[in-house]
Amino acid sequence: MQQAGGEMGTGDKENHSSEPHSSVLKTPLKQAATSHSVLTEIQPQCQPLTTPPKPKEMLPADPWTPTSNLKMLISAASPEIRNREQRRELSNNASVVLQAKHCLQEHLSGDEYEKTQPSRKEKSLGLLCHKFLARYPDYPSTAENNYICLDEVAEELNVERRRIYDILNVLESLHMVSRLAKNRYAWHGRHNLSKTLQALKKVGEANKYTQQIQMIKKREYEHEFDLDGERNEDMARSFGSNEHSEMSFVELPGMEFRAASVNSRKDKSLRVMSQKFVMLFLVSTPQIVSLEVAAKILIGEDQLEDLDKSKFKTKIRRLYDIANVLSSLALIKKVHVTEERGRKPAFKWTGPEVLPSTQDTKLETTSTTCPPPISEPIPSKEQCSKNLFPSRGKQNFTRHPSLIKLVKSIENDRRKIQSAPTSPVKISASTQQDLAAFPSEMAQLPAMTKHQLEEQSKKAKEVKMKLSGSALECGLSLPEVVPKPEPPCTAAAVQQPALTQPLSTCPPSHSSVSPVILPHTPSGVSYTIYLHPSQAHTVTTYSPSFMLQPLPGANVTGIKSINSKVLNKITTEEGDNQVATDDVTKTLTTTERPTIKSETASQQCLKRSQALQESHLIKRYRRDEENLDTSLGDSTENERPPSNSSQMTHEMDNFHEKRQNKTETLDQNMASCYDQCRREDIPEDEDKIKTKQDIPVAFAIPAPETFFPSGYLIPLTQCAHGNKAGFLNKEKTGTCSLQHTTYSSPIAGVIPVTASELKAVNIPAFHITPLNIMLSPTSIAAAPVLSNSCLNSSNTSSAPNPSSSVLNFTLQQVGLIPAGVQVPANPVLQHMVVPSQPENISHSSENFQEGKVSKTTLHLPHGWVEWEVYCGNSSTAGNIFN
DNA sequence: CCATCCCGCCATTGG
DNA sequence: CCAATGGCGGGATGG
Repeated sequence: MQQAGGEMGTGDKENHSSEPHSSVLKTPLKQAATSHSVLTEIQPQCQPLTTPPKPKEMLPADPWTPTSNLKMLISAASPEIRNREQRRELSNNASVVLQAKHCLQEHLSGDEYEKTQPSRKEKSLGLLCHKFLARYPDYPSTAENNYICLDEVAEELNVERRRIYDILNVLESLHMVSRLAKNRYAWHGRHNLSKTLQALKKVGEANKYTQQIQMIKKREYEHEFDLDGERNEDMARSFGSNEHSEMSFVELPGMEFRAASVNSRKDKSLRVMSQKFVMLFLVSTPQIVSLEVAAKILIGEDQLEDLDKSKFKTKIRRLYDIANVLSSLALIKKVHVTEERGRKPAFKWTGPEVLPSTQDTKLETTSTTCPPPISEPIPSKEQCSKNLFPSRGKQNFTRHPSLIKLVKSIENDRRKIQSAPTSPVKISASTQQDLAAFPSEMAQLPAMTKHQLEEQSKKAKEVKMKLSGSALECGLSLPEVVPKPEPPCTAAAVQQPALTQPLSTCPPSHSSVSPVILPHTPSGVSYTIYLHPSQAHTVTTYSPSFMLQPLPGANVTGIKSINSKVLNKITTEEGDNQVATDDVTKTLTTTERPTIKSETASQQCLKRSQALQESHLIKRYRRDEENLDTSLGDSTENERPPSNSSQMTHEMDNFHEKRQNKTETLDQNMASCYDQCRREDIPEDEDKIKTKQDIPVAFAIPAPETFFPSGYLIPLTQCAHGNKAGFLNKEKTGTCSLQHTTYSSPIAGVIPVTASELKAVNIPAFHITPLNIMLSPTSIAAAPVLSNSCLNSSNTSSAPNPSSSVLNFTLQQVGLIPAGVQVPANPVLQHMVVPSQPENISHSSENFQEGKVSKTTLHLPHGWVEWEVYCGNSSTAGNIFN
């Protein structure tokens, strides 16, 4: 697949018309429409009135297949072309187009034989969606005409309009498009995505989806019997707002209804269903949602569950439709969860991490039902801006005093920045320019490309996890570092009450994260950490046993030993073993590269380093590493919601996006803030304080052994954030400093980390303490062993693990383990380094609960490290260590 | 057989 | 009233 895209360019859709082939008509050509299609995109409007030609009488054999590929390519390319040429005139395009045509024709002739009959797959919604997305840039500039003319699209893509509606409906649910009028939609791309997701998450939390999911699962387990009264209790769920049932469509402030029409419709399914579906991902911890559960929740929401079979079936069907679109957007990917009963289809969120919803954010969830704020006579741009930078005015949270300064500076920056209008639709010219400025063309890369990349990266692998689950809770938190500007990281968990449940939520105190500081790592790596149960003990005061396992492809299945109840085992199978293997291989390869090409790596390092320095951050980090730690974490916590530490990052991103120019200034500010934070660190929250107390000294000092590293580091399979994230990062990075060539690694968003790089950065050690986890090379080394043993003992079916050699290699490469150390074979899957937010080191932690998986992300100046920790218990572990 | 999900009938809406 | 939308579920398809 890869395609040609780049070169060919192409353009447009026009081909259709040109394509001759008798035999192949592409389809119904509807009448003439094609002729001017080329410019279509350019033209702001589509023919308004027209009715679509629907007659679809296609030739019986419509061979659009041969062409289809080409078309796709072309379509994919078109956006890119646009970017390149950006303002170029049409003339150029025309030429390009022509070329493209030629290419196509050639292909056709050549390939004629090829393949494809219209097999069902080729008509799949997912594919169609890709084609559709390929036509528009992810981040359209205002300048472009981002109008979508339904008729044209349908025609060009050769599909019935009905299908287009399916796509548009889900895109609409994400606010990636909005309906303007009859046959017209406006394309917003991903500009609103983060806001939308935030809003959805919020609503999802409000709906207590988390709890609902748990109930459903619980029930399942207890299957047969069932009706416990509990359910009712739980069900009690939302009071307040949504209760009546459904909240309907969630809107964003900036984009309410453009065309009166849109709103009116009481949307029934797709749109709303899509939003709800997304919410489920956003609120659930492993971010994996099975179709079954989703369907039940979506159905049951209103009505008590009547397990209507047909209804259920229909729901599932719809969910597949939605899932296909979401998959095309790279927001989710299909996986399977294996439970005792067998494996069930499920989807895993691979989209951007949800920012913690900022409270202030004014996203409003407008529900049809309860139209609270209908005041929305369309927010002015200003409002939008506010929304974007909610914190601006006053903050609701309590901030740690030390942070105040930071905040101020940040706010100042924001103000400066604010001038740029946020509203998606209208971006001020200035903004645009800025954007243009960046190196990033990336922003506008054609969706296709991204997807492709993603897929590649996806090949990566799968994860298996088993969770053991008893109700124990472990409070484990990772250290956080907070660098910059906003201390968004809140203590994990602290904030959302909604989620809390009797059972497992970790007590805040536990949850609180201890701040650990990480110096900067050049690149981020995702790892999964397996903790040995025994160690876990050590680690967690509370939980007796806790095991962390990552599961990726490795077949960690074995963990049964872990105690008790395995509530479920989730297997992600993207590819299956093979894939896993491949992944490993890839990983290895990737890893190797650096080694091999030391030069390159070095260079990269340098670049990165330079970049950092430029930002000034680096210096600070290094110097103070030690200190850091502590304080930062705290500060971080204050502000935002628990779930992500990433918030900060995100904000930063926004920042950057908004104003790249000022980067330097910003950085400086940040840096200063950062310093302050460090110095001041005094914990404010009680919880936090407690935490600290509990955990004495520990973090500040890097004493590896002390803290037991029972962990096992495993690279995560795939970064949660799909390639898109990568791209974003790129953009950002580019903006801030230099563009890192590195990023262009073959696999989107994945960068191998080399030991040298790490060293250069001075990677801090991580230790795991009851409250925080820090990793140190030393500890890590030890850890693997442990986990391994653990696995073995328990091991079940586990397939052959990726070779230990691979693992060792990988870890060593990364510098996580000393050369001499051997890590037993086990699950290592892949390690990915995702380039990311240039600056901060923010880190988020989440609570660990037994039987649950928590993801922790540590944001470093040039990337982030992500772990997934699974708690379970096991017995074996003890001896291993040492 | 079964997980997916294409296809398109036909009810609703909007204009 | 007619076209645009979009719910919905039969039944095809690939594994």
